[in-house]
Amino acid sequence: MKHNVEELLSTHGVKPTPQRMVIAEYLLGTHSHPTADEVFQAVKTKLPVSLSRATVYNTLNALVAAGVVQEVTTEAGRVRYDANMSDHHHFVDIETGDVIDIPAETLNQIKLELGDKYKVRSFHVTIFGEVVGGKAGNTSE
Amino acid sequence: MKHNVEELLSTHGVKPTPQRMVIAEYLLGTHSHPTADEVFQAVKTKLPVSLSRATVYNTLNALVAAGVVQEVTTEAGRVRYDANMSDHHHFVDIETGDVIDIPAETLNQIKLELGDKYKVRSFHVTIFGEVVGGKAGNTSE
DNA sequence: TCCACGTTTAGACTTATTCTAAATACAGAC
DNA sequence: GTCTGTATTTAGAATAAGTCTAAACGTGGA
Repeated sequence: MKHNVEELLSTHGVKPTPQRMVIAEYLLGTHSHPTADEVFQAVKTKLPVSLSRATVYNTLNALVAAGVVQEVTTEAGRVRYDANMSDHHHFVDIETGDVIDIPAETLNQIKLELGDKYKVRSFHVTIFGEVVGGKAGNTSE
Repeated sequence: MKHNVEELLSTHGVKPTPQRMVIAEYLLGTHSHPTADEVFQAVKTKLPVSLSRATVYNTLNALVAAGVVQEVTTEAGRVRYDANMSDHHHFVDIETGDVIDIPAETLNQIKLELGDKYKVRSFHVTIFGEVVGGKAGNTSE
């Protein structure tokens, strides 16, 4: 089914301009976890006017801030975008670099043993939160 | 105890030059998960000669390749370095940005419920491996 | 229609990192 | 001890990703 991108943007408080629509539409229609530049390359021909990289970055940041898409980092220093906002994790194919979504319940069920389909070489958990009762950890010096 | 940095580098196949020694020494002596620039700022005065940023980057890349330290990414686009090579995960304090090491067994014991000390806002698991039986996933288009 | 304001654009700028070419250091051969 | 080849380091140029800026544009409401 075709996503109603216009409504999606509106309900998240992002005014649906043509530029924002084609960018959001592209992200919603792919599972490839593209970088900002890949988004730019993919959508620049889909508008009657020329598209500025600044608009792509502005839009991606706006979509992240609005909770329409999220940033994903799988290689040090590269930012990717993912319109799948369901509770999920990521599997990185170490041969191809492909990033595959893993639903949270899959991971819960099998307790980080991904079973037949994926051969887990390593995994890493990043947790975001607050330290209760202030600095008791081993952070900086 | 003072780390024997020279031996550590040698046994990992990295020739222990003065520049590499002070960089490795700094990383081994901190829990602050510094960026490349923070490493540069911290060690540049500790040598009788001037230190080039290129040397810092070369050394960090060499140390990562040799398995002496690892790269950590907690904010999109920022690369940090961690000389703790034991099996561990990371906790990011969302107020301060501090990155705190969490031993793997801690995480296993409490099954991602970090209990009293850390209030978990969100966490994310990134898994690296191979897809068994080739491309059956939902990666690109 | 006109205005105000938000958006987009091109390009300059910044920051992080890599590349390059020359200078340096050092281990081994003599 | 000197020579020589190779690896390392250096400063600065080059590149890449992302942000900023100022001007132009578009659109909804008076």
